[in-house]
Amino acid sequence: MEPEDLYARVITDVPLLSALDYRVPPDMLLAVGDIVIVPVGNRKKAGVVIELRPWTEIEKGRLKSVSKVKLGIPPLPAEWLRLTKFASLYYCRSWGEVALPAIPAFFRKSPGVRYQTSLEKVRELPSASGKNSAFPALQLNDEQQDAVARISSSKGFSPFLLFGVTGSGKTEVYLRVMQKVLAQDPQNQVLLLVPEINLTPQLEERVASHFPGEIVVTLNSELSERERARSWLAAHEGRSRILVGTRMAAFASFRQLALIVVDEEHDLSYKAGDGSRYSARDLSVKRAHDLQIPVILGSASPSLESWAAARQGRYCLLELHRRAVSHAEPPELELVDVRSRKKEEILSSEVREAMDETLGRHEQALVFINRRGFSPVLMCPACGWKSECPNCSAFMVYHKDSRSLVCHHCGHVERIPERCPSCGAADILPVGLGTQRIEEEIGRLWPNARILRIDRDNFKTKRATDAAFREVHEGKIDILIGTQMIAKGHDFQHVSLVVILNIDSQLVSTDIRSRERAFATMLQVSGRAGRSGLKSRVLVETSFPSDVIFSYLARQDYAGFADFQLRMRKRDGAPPFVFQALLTAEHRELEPALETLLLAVEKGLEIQSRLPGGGGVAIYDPVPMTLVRVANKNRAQLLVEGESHKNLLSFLKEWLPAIEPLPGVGLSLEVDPQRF
DNA sequence: AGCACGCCGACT
DNA sequence: GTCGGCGTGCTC
Repeated sequence: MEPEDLYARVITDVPLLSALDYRVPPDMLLAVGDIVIVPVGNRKKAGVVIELRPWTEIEKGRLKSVSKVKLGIPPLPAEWLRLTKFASLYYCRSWGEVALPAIPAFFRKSPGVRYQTSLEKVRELPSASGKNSAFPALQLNDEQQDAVARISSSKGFSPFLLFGVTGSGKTEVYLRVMQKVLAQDPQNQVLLLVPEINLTPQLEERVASHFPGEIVVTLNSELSERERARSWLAAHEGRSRILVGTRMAAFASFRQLALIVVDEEHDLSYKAGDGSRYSARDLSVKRAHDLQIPVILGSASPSLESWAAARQGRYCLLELHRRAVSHAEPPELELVDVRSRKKEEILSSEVREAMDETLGRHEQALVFINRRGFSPVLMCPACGWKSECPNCSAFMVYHKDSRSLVCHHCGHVERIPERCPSCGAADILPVGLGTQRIEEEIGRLWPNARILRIDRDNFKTKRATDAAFREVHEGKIDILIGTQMIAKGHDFQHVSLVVILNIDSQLVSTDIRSRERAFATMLQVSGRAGRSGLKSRVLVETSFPSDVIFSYLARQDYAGFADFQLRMRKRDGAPPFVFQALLTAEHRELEPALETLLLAVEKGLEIQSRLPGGGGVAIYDPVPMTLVRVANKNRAQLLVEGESHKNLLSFLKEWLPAIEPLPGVGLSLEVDPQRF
């Protein structure tokens, strides 16, 4: 072997494979962290150099050479490599599968002749706005000041759970801490993570105007490829000191990251999406630990994972009890028992009266119902036919405005049948309530009110949604009806009545987290009212008015509720007291999927029998998923639990490669599943 | 994931 | 006789 010979270990987004070795051409200057183009099979792929060494275990005949290196940009820092490697180990994915999608497509393309010129374009940035804040600097109350002081005086890794009721001014705390961190060192950078971008439309603008001297860049899925490359590079090169982004930004590269803020840390969108399901929140904590910097997790309804960490003293709990606008009163909760409601009534009389009263005072009302469409199912009263989806084990939802039946799981659309497809009867009836039906009923009851419905069917883009919300803020709307989309981010100044419909299904679910989410949702939705000192009411229609969840809700007592739920989780041996992984198998038929999981259990037991104490893991029975068939795939699941994360991971490491799926069965593993 | 190689049904 | 179905297997 020639002493000058150099080999590069390169990760690519090919699953299963770890790093591949390549010859480094003698005239090529390479560094660890460089983005390269390498031949894989008979095509070229982008990769990242993770190691350079003078030897290889691969026989020379099979070795190929690195084709190209992305010139003109600094290599990815070691810290970024550690973060992506950690994520790959934790979530049981290949390193490259985690790392490469985190690099914007622009930097993964093979550099052509125009590369240098387009790179210069990508480097162009709008200069700092220089404009003075549109939001006048607010006077912080003592709680806020204390929080800012505690965080900014922390040293090294310091995780903070900023627990503040809606309207208590968490954002102001973030901004002040960011300000201090940025002032400490001209190189310092800050990462601010937000849930889905359309849910926090005001934050981005607020950050930009709070830091008129800074170049604030954003990373989210709505940006064009060019914009994404621009923001990413600006943070990577340290030219921008503030990055505001969604979960994808958790893997952004920084020159000197000095603070991470995770707003609405409980939000499920931090762990969601496509193939590689990682928790942007958990990874942020890990990253802060690695970098020895502070991390702020902010929420009015923290995840029980973070809450437990705070209670155990692993996170420092900072509470903001008071609403920042001092005259803002917490709303009054009223439960409407719908068990005795007449069948033909769509809205209860209590809700109708409250609405009359609100409209009479020329104040706004908000109606929350977390279900799109007109009715969740269409039914034939004569023969019992229901609008089942041909591809899924679910009902198609009746959408009246498009005169169609839509499956919310696979997207299948059908026209409304004129008569019952089964018995030919003429009258098919909608059963249950959706946003459209509520809109129709409200339009019928208050024909003169200005009504706006906001859900995903109505408003598909951020731009249109923002415009719609502006109408509400400007007081051009009397009654706002909507789903999740209206629950977050907006402080409606003139809303004095909030109506919550159809929450019961979430209260009786077998998934414990469903109740917790229901509580957080109700708290969040109630928080939309009473922002400007109007005396406000929250009405919840339910069949379970004596459920303990409502007594916590009435007191707006999230802490009490969380402590209670945590005790339940401890009693039940549920997370965060155990660590879970969920193996899902899918196939056209259910049997091969279940059979594959049964075989997997056998393998698992075999592995366990060789380990002391069974390796500290428990393997549960494979079960068909509640929604067993989606898009003509039948799904089954298998839960594995570990006493510690270490136990779980070392078991998975041995178990996963041993599993042999039956022909045609697709397998996927999710670590720390949040939904079942 | 792609993209090849590899063995069995309906077509110019 | 072939064109092509997608079942398994490899990628330095």
